[in-house]
Amino acid sequence: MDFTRELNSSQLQAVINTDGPALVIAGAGSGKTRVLTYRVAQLLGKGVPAYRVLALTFTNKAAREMQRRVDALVGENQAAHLWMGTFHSIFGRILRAEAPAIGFSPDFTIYDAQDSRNMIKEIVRDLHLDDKLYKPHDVHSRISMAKNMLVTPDAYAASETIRQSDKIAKKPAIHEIYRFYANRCKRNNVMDFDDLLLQTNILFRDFPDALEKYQQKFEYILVDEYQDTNYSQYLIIKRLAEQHHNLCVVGDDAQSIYSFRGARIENILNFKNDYPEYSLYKLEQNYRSTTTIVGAANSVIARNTEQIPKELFSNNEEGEKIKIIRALSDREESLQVVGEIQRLARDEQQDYGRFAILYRTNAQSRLFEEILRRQNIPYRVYGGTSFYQRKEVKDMLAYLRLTVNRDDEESLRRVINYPRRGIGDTSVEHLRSVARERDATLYQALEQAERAGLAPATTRRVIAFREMIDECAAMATNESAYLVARHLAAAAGVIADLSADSSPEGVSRKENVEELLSAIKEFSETARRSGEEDRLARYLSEIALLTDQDNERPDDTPKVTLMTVHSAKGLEFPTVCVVGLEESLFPSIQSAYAPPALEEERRLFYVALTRAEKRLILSHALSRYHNGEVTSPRPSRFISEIAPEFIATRATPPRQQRPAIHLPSAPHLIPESEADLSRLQPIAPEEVEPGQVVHHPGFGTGKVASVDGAGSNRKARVYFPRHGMKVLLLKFAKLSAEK
DNA sequence: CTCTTCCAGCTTTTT
DNA sequence: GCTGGAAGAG
Repeated sequence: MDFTRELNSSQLQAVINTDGPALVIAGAGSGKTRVLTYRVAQLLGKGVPAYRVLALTFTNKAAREMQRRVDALVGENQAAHLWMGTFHSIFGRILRAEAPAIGFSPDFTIYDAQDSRNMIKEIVRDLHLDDKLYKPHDVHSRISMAKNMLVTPDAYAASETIRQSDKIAKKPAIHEIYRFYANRCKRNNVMDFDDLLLQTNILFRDFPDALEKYQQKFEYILVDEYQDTNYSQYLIIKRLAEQHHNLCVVGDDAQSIYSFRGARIENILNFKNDYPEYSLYKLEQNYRSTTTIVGAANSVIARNTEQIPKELFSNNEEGEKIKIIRALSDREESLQVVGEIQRLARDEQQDYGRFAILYRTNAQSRLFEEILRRQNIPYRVYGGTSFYQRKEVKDMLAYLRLTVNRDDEESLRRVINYPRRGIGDTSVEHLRSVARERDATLYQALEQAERAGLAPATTRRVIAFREMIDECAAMATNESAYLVARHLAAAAGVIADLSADSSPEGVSRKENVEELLSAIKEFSETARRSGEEDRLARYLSEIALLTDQDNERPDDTPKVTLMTVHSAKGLEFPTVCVVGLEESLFPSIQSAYAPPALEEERRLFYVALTRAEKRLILSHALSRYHNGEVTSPRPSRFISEIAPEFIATRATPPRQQRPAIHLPSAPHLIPESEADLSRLQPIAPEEVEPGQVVHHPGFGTGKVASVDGAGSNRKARVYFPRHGMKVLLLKFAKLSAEK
């Protein structure tokens, strides 16, 4: 194969030097996927068997794209046996093969975040803990962080540091919840997303034979988006690569945007420590964007302190300067941005598929959708509530999961009384206590329903339900996924229940279930045709790790793309509009006062800018509805961080004609609009004094009324125009003031 | 046990 | 502004 034509010199080096550890720093748009796919092709070309190559990505989409491109290079037959997929799918697959070793059965169910939270909620109730304090979301993210740091429940309980920090957060019982959660998962034969990585680590730690098997097997390992790996993923890779040391990681520290879910930028920064003999390849030529866009992105990212030195450059044309739209309101902003897209599409005869609107939060899509719909412009929104998260789809899936794994308690509880069949909370609680007494799962209690002491009518209903599930379970071992699903939808009364509702929402719910059924049908048929397993268990294990974006249907109408900046990573569009560039939105309020978090927001902004090929439009609004309240945000500091030579018309900072916001008449108060956030500096507790104008990340600008207490007990009473008088413990309140 | 209404919390990002 | 869950009535 002749690569020299298709690759520049650094790309070529990264492709042909296949042996030993390699770190590829791939700037935005520098042909990262090209290097990865050619490297895989090179390996196969050298005669390495496909099944000895492991290639890991973060999204299914990236994995599929890579598979497609390798197929095109070397042919499908050769590429078919590559181990190519997301971390979660690959290690999920290995765990199913090795499940008995670590105390699971191969048909374990995978819980998504919502399932996990439901279970946590129940545990909090069971333990008689305060549910206001132990919010499922918070507890789950705490447990998730622990798992990603490989802290087991025992280690969690034993760690003085962790217990201390939980105590300070006034949540000293998290270790208990974690223990119950882990035990219940095991008993119910369930793993959550983090378990797929944690349990793999446990497998490799406790079963050296298993580790060695996979170490031997995977002669070459490639990892995409290495800057996004968490500790758990890092350790799996490190262990697997120990034998052959043929590990190639590709990433860009400047695009690390997932620290909130445990990604550790250090993994890429410290690669050289783990593999001192490594070779480094830097891909610095950007093929995607104009020099204006690359220059603007460089000027922004240069403000970050923690990074691997590199300079992205482009030999493309200079292109247009960046346009900045300042709108009076959020509604006005969407009108102007959409108007601009419409004008460009018309004047330059471009189709709508060449435009993307990127925002920080999903909630921002709504206004744009409204305007686009009104203007009859085709668009597609990515993200938000996915198909698989819809209630009716989750209900149906819960039935299917229960059929495959009857110990899955979350699924059982979800459907035991849906559609209504007269088995209410009281009966379920009763059955749960029976289960607990006998140290059994809930379904095992159902199997003893005759002796559970329920009312005769309820007992009959429980038995009928149980027999229906058992019948489907028997079916599921012999029949195709589709046959079981179809039967279940009818037998359980789901179809009848949905058909009874003729409201538009009801109709759409029924359509969603029909759509799910036809997807299962397609799965069964495709599987049968290609001689693969067409059973329900396999179907469920495949879709557990799918998201909406993996279900894309090809569609010939070109559409404007609406998505968050996070989900745009890896994509590119001729024209990109980055909207809602306002302080407290982008950068988000939570990050504004924490330098590392702010750097991550800046990287996110960098990702947004580098999605654009030809043209960038940035916008912000001077007033915005946020959770039903009007706010007057200031333009994002990120706008002013772009070197001015790349900007077409720099808007002057709005001062006078900013719309007046109904401030209560508090004397001597600086209106929110005049506090210059970029000039704010944190103030120490002892420096706060009465009369001072201060800024609080949540309450905004306020005036100190009085101060009392000393040391860590020092408190201030501060009047905030929008929130009233607040008493703040200065040790915790992140107050700042203008320099 | 079921249905309706009301309220709180949410909004950072996802495998 | 919306959603999911709690609470209260029948």
